[in-house]
Amino acid sequence: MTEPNKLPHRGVPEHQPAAGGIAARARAAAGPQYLNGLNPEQREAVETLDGPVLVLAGAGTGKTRVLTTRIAHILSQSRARPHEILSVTFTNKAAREMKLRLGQMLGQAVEGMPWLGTFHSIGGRILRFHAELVQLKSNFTVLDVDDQVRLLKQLLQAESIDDKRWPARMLAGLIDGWKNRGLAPSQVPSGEAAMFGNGKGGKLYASYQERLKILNAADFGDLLLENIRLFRENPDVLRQYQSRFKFILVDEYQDTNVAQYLWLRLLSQAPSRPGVPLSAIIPGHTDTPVIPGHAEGVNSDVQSHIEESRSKEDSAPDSGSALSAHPGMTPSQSQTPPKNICCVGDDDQSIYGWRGAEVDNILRFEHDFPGAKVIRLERNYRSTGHILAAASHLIAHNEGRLGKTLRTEDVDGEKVTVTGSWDSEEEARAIGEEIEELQRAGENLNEVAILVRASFQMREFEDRFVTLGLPYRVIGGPRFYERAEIRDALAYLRVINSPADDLAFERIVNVPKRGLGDATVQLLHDHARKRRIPLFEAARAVVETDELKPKARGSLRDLILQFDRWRAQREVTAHTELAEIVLDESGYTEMWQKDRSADAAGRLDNLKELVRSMEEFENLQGFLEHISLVMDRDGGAEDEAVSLMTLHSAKGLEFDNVFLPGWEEGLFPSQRTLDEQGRAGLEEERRLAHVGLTRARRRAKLYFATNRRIHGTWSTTIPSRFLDELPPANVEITESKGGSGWGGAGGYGPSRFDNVESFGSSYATPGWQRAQANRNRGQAGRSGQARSGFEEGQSSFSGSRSDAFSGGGFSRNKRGPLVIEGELVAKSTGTVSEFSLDDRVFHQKFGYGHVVKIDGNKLTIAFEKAGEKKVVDSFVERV
DNA sequence: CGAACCTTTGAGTTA
DNA sequence: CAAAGGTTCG
Repeated sequence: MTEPNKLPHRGVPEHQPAAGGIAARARAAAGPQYLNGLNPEQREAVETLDGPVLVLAGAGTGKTRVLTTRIAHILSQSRARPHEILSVTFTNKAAREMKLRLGQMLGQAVEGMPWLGTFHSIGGRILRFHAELVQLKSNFTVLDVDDQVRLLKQLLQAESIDDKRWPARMLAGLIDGWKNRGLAPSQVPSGEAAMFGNGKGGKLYASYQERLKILNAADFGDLLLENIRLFRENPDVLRQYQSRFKFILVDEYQDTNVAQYLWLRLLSQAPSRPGVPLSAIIPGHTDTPVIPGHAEGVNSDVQSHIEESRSKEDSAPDSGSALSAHPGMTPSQSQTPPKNICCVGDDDQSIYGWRGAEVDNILRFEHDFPGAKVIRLERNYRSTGHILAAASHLIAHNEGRLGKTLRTEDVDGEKVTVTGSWDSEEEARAIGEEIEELQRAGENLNEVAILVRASFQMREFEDRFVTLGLPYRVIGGPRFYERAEIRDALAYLRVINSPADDLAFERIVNVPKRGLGDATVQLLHDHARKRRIPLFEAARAVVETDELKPKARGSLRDLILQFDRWRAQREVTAHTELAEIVLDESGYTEMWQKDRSADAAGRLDNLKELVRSMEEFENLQGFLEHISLVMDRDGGAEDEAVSLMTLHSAKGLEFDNVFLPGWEEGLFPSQRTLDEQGRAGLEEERRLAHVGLTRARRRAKLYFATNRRIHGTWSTTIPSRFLDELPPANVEITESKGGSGWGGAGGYGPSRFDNVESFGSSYATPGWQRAQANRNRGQAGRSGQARSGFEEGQSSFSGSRSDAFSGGGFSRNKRGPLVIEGELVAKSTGTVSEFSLDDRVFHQKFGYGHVVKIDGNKLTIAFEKAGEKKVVDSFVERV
């Protein structure tokens, strides 16, 4: 890992190498030149350096510019050095963009901003520095969803919970939700914890966390949650970061969840004096777990850990001492808490509620950070008048918002268009034609985007564009590192890097096929669990015995030998080369070469790309640490092409021409969101619509289809209520170019929009009523459930979710002995009894026999029926 | 053990 | 309709 804190010099403290260079250059190049061109509000947001600042930046008001300029300003004023600024974003894309712009502004690449990154990457980095304090090693693995689910499945099995009724994915979702809310296993409200697996939810969460420690692994949520625990349990460590970060900047603040909020809260306090209970600085946030006074009770055990970690830190020196000598620097100690935190966000663009984001965080900012300065950016520099008016009018239907009025000095431009088509196919055809028309008119295809609500909508466009020969690219989609071949390849490397990585081992043990199927893996598991050793070691032991059939035994032994060889080669071979060797010798590459399916070639390309991307890292270890956090899909965006993506992934982007298909009840707003989150869900969908519209600079075109295929069957749909909510003056209703169309204007009339003041009256819109009528046909049962969830609104847990859990009427506790069984299992794994010669034993497969030879945990047994066999001790019991 | 075939279920957005 | 899971047969 790089050493962010390393001060580059001794002598002249200020204007020198890397770190000083940026500041100096900014000063020289700038002479507040970088402030030119900012409007007064933007300028205020940049120049208000002291104290908490909330910048409410509507769409297209220059948010990123403010953030980057602010950093440049801090540096040029010598208020902090690059490594003393914590700047967090949500996506790698946003982080990259900021680095890029900062580089342009300061005239060089920003090497010295080690703490500019996503919440997860920064959290992960801090965690690696102090891993041992949270029972991890610094080379811990970040699990992907697959690994997570696989692990949970095992736990469910161990608890004898039917994974049909209680799917592992569901549990993964629950745990994720808890982590997003900053809840450790002990802090989950017991009611919630009990809802899964006949009351075992909480227990499962706890044992999941335990397993993660054993596997030396963390999931995405842990990158923050464990960070918070680290800070709470180790005030010294927290203090160290509090004094390091002189300035904190947060992008997209409206998307922060409780965990991220807590994390920011902890870091944004001025370094507390030792002995001050941390609970004093953590306000009672909704859902915030009560923090017991951890700080006072630091025991000597922990204390010594702290000493250890400190001495480690010293080798990568902390800024502390050098810093106070830095002229012109405000001594951090004299600042009153909370310190210089600047959050930028837009409550109207909060679209990640389902992921745990709390719009509340932004709405409560002034309360959380007393004395905060709130600056509104309301001048929109992006969209034309009509588009902006439509977007503003639409979002005005939301109640829970801080309220901003976006203005533009741009011309009115073209009206927003609404087009109805017969079905989704025709919709795609119509959009295709319009895009070709734009192209003929000289528009650049890079300035054309299609934004859909759900990814399954994309397919129709892809089909259409392929037949038209229209170049397009899909943005977002499955990320590079999520693809099976990449994860397989990474799993090989993970096993090489850390033999104890059971999840990785399990993933590739039979990929490509080696004749090591479920039976073998199960055997390894049994042994590993009984002996409390990693699978790989278990394999090593089992191979020495006759437990497996010769065929399986042979190929397992080969596999182990291969790994041993690769590990040895690691010392003398470049990591990229090693990767190639591994992929080749394991037969993995060959497996895809033989594969004749359409995407095999692409997968091979991806593997090449993976190896190429390894070059950027110094060694295998460094590569593996970062890969899961950093890798994006290939950026290759050279050629002119239409962009196709979901509304969610469009946030932060802009295009001259934006096509918004699928504005139908049930799809957009999504019925499921409405069912699950009621009114709050509807408002979030509306914000999504607002995001969609405000992506457009010059043309925004909306579409709805009357018929759409859902679950493979065609069903009739109703225009979205959001269409009713648009201001008629800025909207033009057009005929579908596809011809056979829908009359459109007949059922759908924008003239009705003005009776939709509040949510309640939205029920009165024609769209809603029609949707209701529509829903009754076909699926009567569902509609009832939908309604009730909808009306109950906010209370997400008592409402729809409990339905999901209790659905099917299975509240009965099955079989009492389960618990006992669990204890028994736990006990039997505890102590491993040694055998003596001549002990009479029983083996599941071979029957009765007696011990004739002992070699560590390998026994040779003369079986009465099966003859003499070598077995592992954990598979026999004394009788 | 694995390939081929059959059944069932399900399609929402993501670091 | 498609993918994922389950079952059967070689």
